[in-house]
Amino acid sequence: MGRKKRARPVASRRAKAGQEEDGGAGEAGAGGSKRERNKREKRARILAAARSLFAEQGFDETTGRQVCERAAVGTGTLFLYVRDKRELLLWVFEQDARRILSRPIPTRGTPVDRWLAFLNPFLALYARDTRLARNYVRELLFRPENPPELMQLNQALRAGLSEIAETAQARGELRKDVGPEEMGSLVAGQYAHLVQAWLGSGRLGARQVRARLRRGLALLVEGLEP
Amino acid sequence: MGRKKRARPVASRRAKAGQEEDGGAGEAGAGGSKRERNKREKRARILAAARSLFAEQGFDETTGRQVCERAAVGTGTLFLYVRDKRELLLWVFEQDARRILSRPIPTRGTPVDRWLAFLNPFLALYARDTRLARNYVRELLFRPENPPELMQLNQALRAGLSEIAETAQARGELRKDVGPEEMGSLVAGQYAHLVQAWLGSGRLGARQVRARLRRGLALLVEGLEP
DNA sequence: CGACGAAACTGATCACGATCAGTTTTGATC
DNA sequence: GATCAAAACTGATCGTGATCAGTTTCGTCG
Repeated sequence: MGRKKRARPVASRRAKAGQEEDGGAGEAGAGGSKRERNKREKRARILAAARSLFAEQGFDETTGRQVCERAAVGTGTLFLYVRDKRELLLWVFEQDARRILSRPIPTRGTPVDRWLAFLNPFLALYARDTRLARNYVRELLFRPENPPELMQLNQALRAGLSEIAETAQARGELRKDVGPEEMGSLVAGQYAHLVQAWLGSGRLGARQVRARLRRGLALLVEGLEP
Repeated sequence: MGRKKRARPVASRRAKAGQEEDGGAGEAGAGGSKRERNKREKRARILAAARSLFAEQGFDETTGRQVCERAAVGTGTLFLYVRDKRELLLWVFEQDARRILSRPIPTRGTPVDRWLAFLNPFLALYARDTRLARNYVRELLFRPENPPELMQLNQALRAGLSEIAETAQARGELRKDVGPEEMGSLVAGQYAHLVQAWLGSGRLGARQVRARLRRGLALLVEGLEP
């Protein structure tokens, strides 16, 4: 029962309310001290090693020791940077997800069009390696103990969907007596469900997911009443 | 890459189209040969041992060896009955899920009422031990390689939701130009999404899930258009 | 610069899930 | 009953993820 929180390399003293230094892919932060630089480099090496190995062999087939070897760090070091192996996968995908979320929110077409345009890059990302994406989505959705930066990805996705709903309400395209967050939540529900049917149980293909998502959102807007 | 399918104890020669022998909780099947009886008993012991240990200690904290000891079987035997430890948890919940699914489908009230009445027992089951339920839902939803009996649970749930939709269409409560399966799928989407928000990320409580489910389904029926 | 404390790092080590060669049980055949 | 093959079982063993006591690196202060 007694938790033993091991002290990990400090998560960057500054970075209070502001950006996380980056925004692109390249982990380009230019923090000062040698310690911080070393840590960033090591972290970057670990993530790069993990990314390539996961792509080459898959997640389950890649051992932590392999990652450490390719990243040129000791076997114990890995777990100073991630709580466990699964978190490593989450960090790898997090880089991609952030890049997607930094794009501008679509403004053209019907609300359904915009929701789809917003969600499409994620579907494309998952399609690149569905096996890996399955592990990612599973861990992302079912781990309360994930670091906040990771949980925030979900939140950001929902925020984007809500924002689209809000704009649509302002334009008179959607009813105004329902909160945009609630609408966003309904959309997120359909999206998550279809992604799960695709990646999780392999019941659907990527093509079907897109089609069903469009159809489902259209029905959501129209309603099921006669 | 090369899979090595180990031959597990045969899954019961007869039992073709019919019942799975049971229906209640007690694994009461009266199959003939001593072999079959032994296997059933052993399987029942393993499941009972796992169930009690999971309840006492949680899933991660329970070791396979503990289960074997309490079930009075050798450590290797466990994996003749389940592919891995996670599957063990799935089988434990499967017993409960089957019992729930064997109930009659609700027929009273609005379609939303009926969908809720149908889904409520599952929410109650999850509420009994949310930590365990999280593991269960996660594995159930994100493992294509699960045995068919387990994957079928999902399907049965969706079938129930569809049946409710179909009845409602016949009564003129829902539009008839949308397939009942599609409606069921939309409902399942909302349900799954809320369960995930509850068990997965701990974002919601059980109470909120019920409320939001009702609200979400109502909106689904009404539509989001002005 | 030298010395010191703290942070970061390391690989030996542990516990666990899973496997497998070897053993026991079962039921069919004579 | 005796004999045999197939099915089921077993615990020793293996590879893995994760941990920890011991070591190195870094920044600071006299």
